[in-house]
Amino acid sequence: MSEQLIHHIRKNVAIQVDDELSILSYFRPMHISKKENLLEAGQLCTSHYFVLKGCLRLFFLNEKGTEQTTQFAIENWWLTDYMAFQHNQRTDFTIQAVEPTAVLAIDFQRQEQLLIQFPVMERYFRLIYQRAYAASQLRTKYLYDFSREELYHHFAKSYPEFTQRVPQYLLASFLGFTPEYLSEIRKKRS
Amino acid sequence: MSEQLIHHIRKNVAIQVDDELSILSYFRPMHISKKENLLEAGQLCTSHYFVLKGCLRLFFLNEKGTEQTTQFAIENWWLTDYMAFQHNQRTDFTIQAVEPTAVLAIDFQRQEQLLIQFPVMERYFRLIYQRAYAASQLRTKYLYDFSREELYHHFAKSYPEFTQRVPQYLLASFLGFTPEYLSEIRKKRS
DNA sequence: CGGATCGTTGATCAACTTCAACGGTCGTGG
DNA sequence: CCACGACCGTTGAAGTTGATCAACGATCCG
Repeated sequence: MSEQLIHHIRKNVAIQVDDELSILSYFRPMHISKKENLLEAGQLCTSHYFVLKGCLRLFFLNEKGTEQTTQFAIENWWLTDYMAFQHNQRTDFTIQAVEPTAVLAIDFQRQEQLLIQFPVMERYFRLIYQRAYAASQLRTKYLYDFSREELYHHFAKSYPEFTQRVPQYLLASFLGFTPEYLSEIRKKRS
Repeated sequence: MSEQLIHHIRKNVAIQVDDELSILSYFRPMHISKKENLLEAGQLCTSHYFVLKGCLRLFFLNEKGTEQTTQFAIENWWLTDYMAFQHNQRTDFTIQAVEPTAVLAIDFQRQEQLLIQFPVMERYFRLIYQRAYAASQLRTKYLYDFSREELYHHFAKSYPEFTQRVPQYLLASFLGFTPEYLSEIRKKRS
């Protein structure tokens, strides 16, 4: 299953066949079951995760004590708390599996070594971060532009399969409103 | 003034003194006055900007026709509409100077050439994007965690000098509420 | 000096939350 | 394999947060 990461790297940069195993050796394969946590609030955020199969979510506890999901990651997405990861700090976030999930994990120091041994991986991660930042910039625009109701319809139209894939209360949280309000929105258009 | 970019690059990666001028030759220095636009909605987004001095803002027109600011960039920050920049598309955003501003501009193709001629710049931009993405992830958390009023107090406390530097109606727009509401918030605590 | 721009104030209104209660369904243990 | 409990989605009433609109004062700049 790990050839999936190699495939993803190859879609972005040219690597030597001889280097494939060496690159993969930097990563730890992990399997976690539904509702299991990869990272918990209060811990040091040491790892960066690549999703091979399944779905992760990133959430924190807001002041009311409810879980606020801010990101999902499905197949071929990278995820971590980047601020904590870069600075080797404790995180406020929890990373939890929404489904049974397989990931490749790499620690910060190992990632640094990987980048030194294979400078082409600098380009790979440059592209990954550039795209992630662009997506984030666009998402911020949506958050400012759309009402919560419009946000839901826009999301459901853009990612119909994903909208079915996750429970409604997680989707509501991700879109920034309550499950009750999502119910109301859905009632209107059916 | 362009040595400022070299200084910024050096803070992140090691470059040869001999390469400095060659690197700088990829960039176009530009000076724009207050309220002048570097990029306008509807245009192709061809350039990436590094702020040497002054302040830029990124905004779009929402459905009500009001300017919605989503980002500022001050000294030593990079800015563009990254989605449009990467895909050579038209942008929905306008980039405008909040103050008289000096920038270095680089076009997409030139940036690609720069990265090929100086692979160490892959690492530089990887770090830039990684940090920008981390900041964006944190900002998203704040947007979900804080009420508009808390958002203002948190921002004013974190960036007191910047809060003074820009007009209130731009700050209100950036924080996602109306100038009238900002007035009300300020009244409460004075 | 004069006009445009910016910040303020107060009244009314809309979007969304909160809380409590109910019904369906899913999965787990007996 | 069935029954029970926990979890999830829905409904409706009442409450908040922040928007809208209009009007006024202050300030800045030409």
